[in-house]
Amino acid sequence: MNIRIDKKERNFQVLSHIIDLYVSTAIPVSSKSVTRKMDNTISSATVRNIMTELEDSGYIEQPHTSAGRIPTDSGYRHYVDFLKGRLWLKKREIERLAGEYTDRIKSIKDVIEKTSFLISRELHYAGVVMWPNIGSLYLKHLELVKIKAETVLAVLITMTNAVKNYIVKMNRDIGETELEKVANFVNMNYEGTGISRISTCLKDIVEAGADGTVLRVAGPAREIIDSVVEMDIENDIYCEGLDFFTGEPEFRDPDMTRHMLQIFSSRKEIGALMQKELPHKGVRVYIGKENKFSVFRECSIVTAGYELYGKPTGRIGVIGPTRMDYCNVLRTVSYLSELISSKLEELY
Amino acid sequence: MNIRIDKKERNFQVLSHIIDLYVSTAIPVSSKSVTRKMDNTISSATVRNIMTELEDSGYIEQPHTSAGRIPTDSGYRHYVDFLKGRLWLKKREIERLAGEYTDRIKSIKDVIEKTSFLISRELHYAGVVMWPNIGSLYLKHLELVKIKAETVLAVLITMTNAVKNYIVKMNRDIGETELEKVANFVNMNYEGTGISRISTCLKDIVEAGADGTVLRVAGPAREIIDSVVEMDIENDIYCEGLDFFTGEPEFRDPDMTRHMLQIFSSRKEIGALMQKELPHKGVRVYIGKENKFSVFRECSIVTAGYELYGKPTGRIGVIGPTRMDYCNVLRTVSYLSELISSKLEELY
DNA sequence: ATTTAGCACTCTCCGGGCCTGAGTGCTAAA
DNA sequence: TTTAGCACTCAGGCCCGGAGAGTGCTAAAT
Repeated sequence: MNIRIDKKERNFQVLSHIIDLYVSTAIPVSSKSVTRKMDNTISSATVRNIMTELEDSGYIEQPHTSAGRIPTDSGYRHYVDFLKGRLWLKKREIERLAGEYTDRIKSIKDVIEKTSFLISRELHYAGVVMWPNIGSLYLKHLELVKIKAETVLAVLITMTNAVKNYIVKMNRDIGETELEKVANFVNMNYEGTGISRISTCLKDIVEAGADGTVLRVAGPAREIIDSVVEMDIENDIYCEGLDFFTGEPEFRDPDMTRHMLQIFSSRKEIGALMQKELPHKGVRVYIGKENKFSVFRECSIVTAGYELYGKPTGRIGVIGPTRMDYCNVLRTVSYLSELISSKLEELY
Repeated sequence: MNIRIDKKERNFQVLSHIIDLYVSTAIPVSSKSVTRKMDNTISSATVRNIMTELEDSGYIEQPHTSAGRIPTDSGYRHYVDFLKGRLWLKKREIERLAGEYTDRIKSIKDVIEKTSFLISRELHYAGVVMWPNIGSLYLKHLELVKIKAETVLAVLITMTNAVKNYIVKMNRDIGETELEKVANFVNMNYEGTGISRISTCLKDIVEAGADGTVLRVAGPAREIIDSVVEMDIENDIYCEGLDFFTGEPEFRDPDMTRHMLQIFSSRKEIGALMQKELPHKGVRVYIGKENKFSVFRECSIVTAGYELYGKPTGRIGVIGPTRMDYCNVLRTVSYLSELISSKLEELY
């Protein structure tokens, strides 16, 4: 008699194998191929029995009678939930990935681009990276330039040397010398402070009704900083790797392809999704119909947050078909998100 | 007897009809459908005779015996060359397109984005727009900020209110006060001057060996301006409208699709092409194999230059399948390029 | 010299029928 | 509880044959 294994455990094992096989071949998985994968420690008939159980539980389904089984969304979900606990990367992998960043990564932009590139290269799906939220960045220097009446160009340099500029419409005309005072005021008092922090500080000052001279600079300063934060919610999203799709069998289906292209051109939805996820720390997975946005109903999204000074500031992610190598994706995305955090920290 | 028409002219007429029909249906064109299109003023047999002539000339071909004819690259070329002379848009169309720009188009960026959007919406192909070359823009204001030793942030505001920033590595460390002098020097002397012009002026000054005080500011100024011009050759390219492709029948073919995606992700090639075309004024068309870059061998590119202050500064264009509605595309692109010129002029 | 009608020929595009192979479900035995 | 065996199902490949669309050619008409 064989060593006794928990029935649940073995059922799950079979499910994993089905998913593995289906992910790599895109062909419905037969009972026989599972037994082969298990080194014939179990007969195909037994696998078939297990399969009917898995089917009853809704984890797998048959595209048609007398075909193999394919995982359902909830099958993947089951698998992913199990996986989430035990994610680790081989040391060599870690070193390899970390090594990719050494070269000439000097700015946030470089990190973003590199990461997006790595995601798509390593995983062969579309890589998506969200810029750090301006609010959670720390100010190094503010420069104000008058462009024309009531219009000011604000150039922010963050501690991470990212340069961002915004054209701000003021509600009154401000002279150049006054503008300089405003910039000086901010630079003197708030160098190294988080930008959303600056916003609340200025609010306090203005509302506390400080004396005239301070108010004359704090008022416009607040106006500018708040506009900047406001404008930045058009969260820059960086996408790459659409062409990798071409390899996948899903690509044979024109409808699917069309779908994927639509997804890619709807950055707004991607941005919104990422934004909503921002507070959640770890890796998060949306599989097929779990997605609220209907565009994503036919694909899966894996995202992970990265941090700066210990605060969640952005996310990276992967968009691909539901038939996705979750194991690899979860591992890589999870690791890259940590890596990006440390690289950003390092840059400062 | 019919009114006698020049034989050449009528052959061309048939070619046009073949192209028209093929463009709209993507089905090989039969002799009968041509007669129908000509209101039966000519019999199908005659058309067939003409067709063999056209085939001998290499303008059309048969995908297989006993199928209709489809235009070849050189067939399209012939047609396009003829078309080029007589491009005009209906007044109503012109007004409609011009009207699209009225709203809140305030910056170059807005114009670029709007145009790209219009191209893809009007023509249902991918729209591509190249940013104005920094060299051909006119300086309104230069701001210099020291970031760290030997590293300066240069913010350029152009007469068109475009803001561009560049991080410039200097070959020696320059103090903040000195930097301010440099910026002042440039702003005093060159406000309203073309940036490439500034570059040559500074070169003259430095090489003429001016006296010490001038040289101390002109030297770094030159270094900065030149770096900026240098950096800008990564010509920003704006693309939009990939998803419109999904409608086209070419999309059924996975190979074709893959191809199109590759094209889209190879912005570098698109940029290079546009850059090379920059000096040429009017509309230019590349059809299929005429394209040097092998990626584009299966599609057509139509570009037209736009101007600023009478000088060619950028290009707009369309990328689509060789089976493209050239008549419409040429008209629209040509008109939009004029429109973009005048809008930019207006903005200043 | 052109144009047209007529006819034979070619080739693609279905749809149906047949067969094969893979895979399952069920049952009875181990 | 597992397994072997067997009957059943169904997609996919293949061949065939007819229909339809289109051409090329030739001979007659203009």
